[in-house]
Amino acid sequence: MEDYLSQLNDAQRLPVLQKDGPMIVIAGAGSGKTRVLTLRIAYLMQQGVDPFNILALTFTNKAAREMKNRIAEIVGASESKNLWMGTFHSVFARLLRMQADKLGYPSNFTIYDSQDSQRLTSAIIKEMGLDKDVYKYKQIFSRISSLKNSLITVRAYFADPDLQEADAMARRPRFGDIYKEYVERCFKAGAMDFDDLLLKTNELLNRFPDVLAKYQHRFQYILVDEYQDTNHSQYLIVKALSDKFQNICVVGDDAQSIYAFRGANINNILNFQRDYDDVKAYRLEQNYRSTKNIVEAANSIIEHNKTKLDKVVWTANNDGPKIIVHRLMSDAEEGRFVASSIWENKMNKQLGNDQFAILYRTNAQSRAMEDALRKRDIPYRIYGGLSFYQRKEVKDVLSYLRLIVNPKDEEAIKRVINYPARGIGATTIDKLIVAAKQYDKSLFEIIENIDRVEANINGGTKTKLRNFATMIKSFQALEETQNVFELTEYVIKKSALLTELKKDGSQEGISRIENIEELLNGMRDFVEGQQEIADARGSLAEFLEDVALATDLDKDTGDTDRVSLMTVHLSKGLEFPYLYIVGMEEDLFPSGMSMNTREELEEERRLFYVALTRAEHQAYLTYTLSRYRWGKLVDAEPSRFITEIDDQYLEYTTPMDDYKYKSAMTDHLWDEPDKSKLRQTKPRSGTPPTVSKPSEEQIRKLRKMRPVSTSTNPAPAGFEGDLKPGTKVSHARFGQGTVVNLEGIGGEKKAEINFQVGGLKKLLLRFAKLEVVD
DNA sequence: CTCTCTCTCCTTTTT
DNA sequence: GGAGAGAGAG
Repeated sequence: MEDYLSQLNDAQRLPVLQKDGPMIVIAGAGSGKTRVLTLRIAYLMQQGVDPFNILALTFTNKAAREMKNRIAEIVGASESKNLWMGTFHSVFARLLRMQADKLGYPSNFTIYDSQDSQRLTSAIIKEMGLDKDVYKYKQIFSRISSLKNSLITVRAYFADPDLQEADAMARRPRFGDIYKEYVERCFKAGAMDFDDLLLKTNELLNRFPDVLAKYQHRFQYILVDEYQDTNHSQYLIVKALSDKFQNICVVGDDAQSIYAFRGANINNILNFQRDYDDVKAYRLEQNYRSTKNIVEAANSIIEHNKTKLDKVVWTANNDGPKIIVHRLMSDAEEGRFVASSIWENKMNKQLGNDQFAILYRTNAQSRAMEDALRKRDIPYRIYGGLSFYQRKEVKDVLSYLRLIVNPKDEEAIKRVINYPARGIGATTIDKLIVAAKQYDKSLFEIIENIDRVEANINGGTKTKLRNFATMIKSFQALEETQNVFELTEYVIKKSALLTELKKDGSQEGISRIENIEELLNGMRDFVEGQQEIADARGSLAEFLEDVALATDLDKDTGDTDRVSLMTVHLSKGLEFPYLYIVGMEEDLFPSGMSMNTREELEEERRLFYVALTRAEHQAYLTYTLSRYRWGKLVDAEPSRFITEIDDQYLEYTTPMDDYKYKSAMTDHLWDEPDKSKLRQTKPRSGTPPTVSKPSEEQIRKLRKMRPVSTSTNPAPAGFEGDLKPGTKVSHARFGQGTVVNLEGIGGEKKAEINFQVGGLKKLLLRFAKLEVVD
């Protein structure tokens, strides 16, 4: 332990060694925050604190796991395994399961993910006969979610005329009724959504003083990581639990608060010192991660924000290379630039793929990057986006499993009752929902008792319903003896799910089956992993809980030598030697939807700060003059954030101030499509097109340009030249096929293509990225 | 009830 | 450019 402490600098050592009392650690990016947290926990244990009495809340499960491993290295695994460490959601889900009966929930309650929640909201709006264009389910659910995060229950909502007035003004007077119905339906389904995990924990601690006392006593030392991202609900939980001993240590960085959109309240960290008596405040300001250029560039960005704590991040590291700013014509070209730059860096400096990351503001931007990396045979891994467990086919399988654990789960039942088709259609389901409401029972209970309830369902359908219930019950019986893997294999066969998927021979169909195989593999790993833990059963319920609260970042795959692709949000806490931040454009980063208020814009700026501070050695910023959004080519201009960085830290490898020419360029592309050839498989290198004569200043900058060759052949705008019936082409998704027919002119030109797998399809040429097969 | 075609929305970020 | 829901025909 002494060894470990000696590795800390003075600023880091103080918070580690302060055993008791409330404390806040303001930790700048890359300042060794995780190290402080880890060593603090280890130190507490060494001072005789029972790990059983320590609660550590982190932002991701992965962070928790890593911290736990590092603590195990210091104090030994047998000591560290009793630590309560995890995300708010997973820790309190666990706590709620133990106390569920107090709140009237079954301990095997389902956790609804946001998709489940939104589907339920949508169904309720429809059942209530409301106009779906006025009551948009996403907006409605998002309002429900933020009410819950502010601890405004249905009752509190109806007690507050102002809230109702606000909804009436927004022409949604029935919002309260939807909220009420939503909450009741979740309860009846034995389900909690993400927000409930926090809301119900608060309810539990408020309503049952003995429970509160128990956990206050248990969690004598509480540590919270990323405190700047906690919402009101989380804040209150922490406050309640720490109230007795006040041994609370929160760590965070106001400059990295990026989750206000989901209810995080930056005031939690700004006002921490008012909430407890005698708060000790510490600052970690020395950055060990990045070069001087990067640290100071990041500082110059955050200077533009008004709302912030005083803090100066500095580093003793080398200056390092300047941040490269590069302009490209289109998103496809941006991808090719990034891919070839990575490739060159790899070659010149003998680096592994894992030294690189590409960050973007929105998931939709990943496609152009993927295409380019694939063409260069650079292995990559995408984090986030539509998570694996949210894919349709995976969720269908999981829904069967959820029904085994909790047959009341309404969203699961609606998903699978007629998939694969077994003659139970929408009309029947509607009748069941009406009956469920009438008898105040769950859907499954109605189905089980279909002969005894009045539901106006005919005999044939009743038989189908009985068969469905019997099938689910037979799965339940099997759960007693089989492990998750065996059970799931059985379920997908018996439910005819696998047969259904095998009917679809298209590429998508095949990849769906592959995904299910991957799910099964994951289950096998889970079962094997559980066998090592003595008291764990490898039960289905545990698996589902893991899945419900897992993020993509948590999934470890064996092959790590890959370029990482992710949104800026997901990158928080990570670091990469070479970093590409793409799509640095107005309306994209900052997002066009976050430019209305100063608060929103400041959050975007913090987001950019987070992005840039991920870089250890070299950062690249790219922007384009036009990109595809919603399938349409739109003009773009460079992000204000680029110009907010002090110029001395930047190196422009393309001229910066001539983007006004973009419209001329793109118009030109549309008027005179390049008829010469289809895009070749391998991008060719060439000189970047010069848009205007560069100024002296620009020439100076261009001279300093690093040898980054870009493949900048303008993307072909049309294909009419070479395509004719009989031409063999290849499509990224549909594979190979033969052109059968052509129709339309100009941008509206379509080709009818007979694909070997998937058959005849009509594609708009300006979208379909076709390649001619020789 | 099922299948297929059309329409809409999507693209801000996620536990 | 695509997914998913909804409408309409069989």
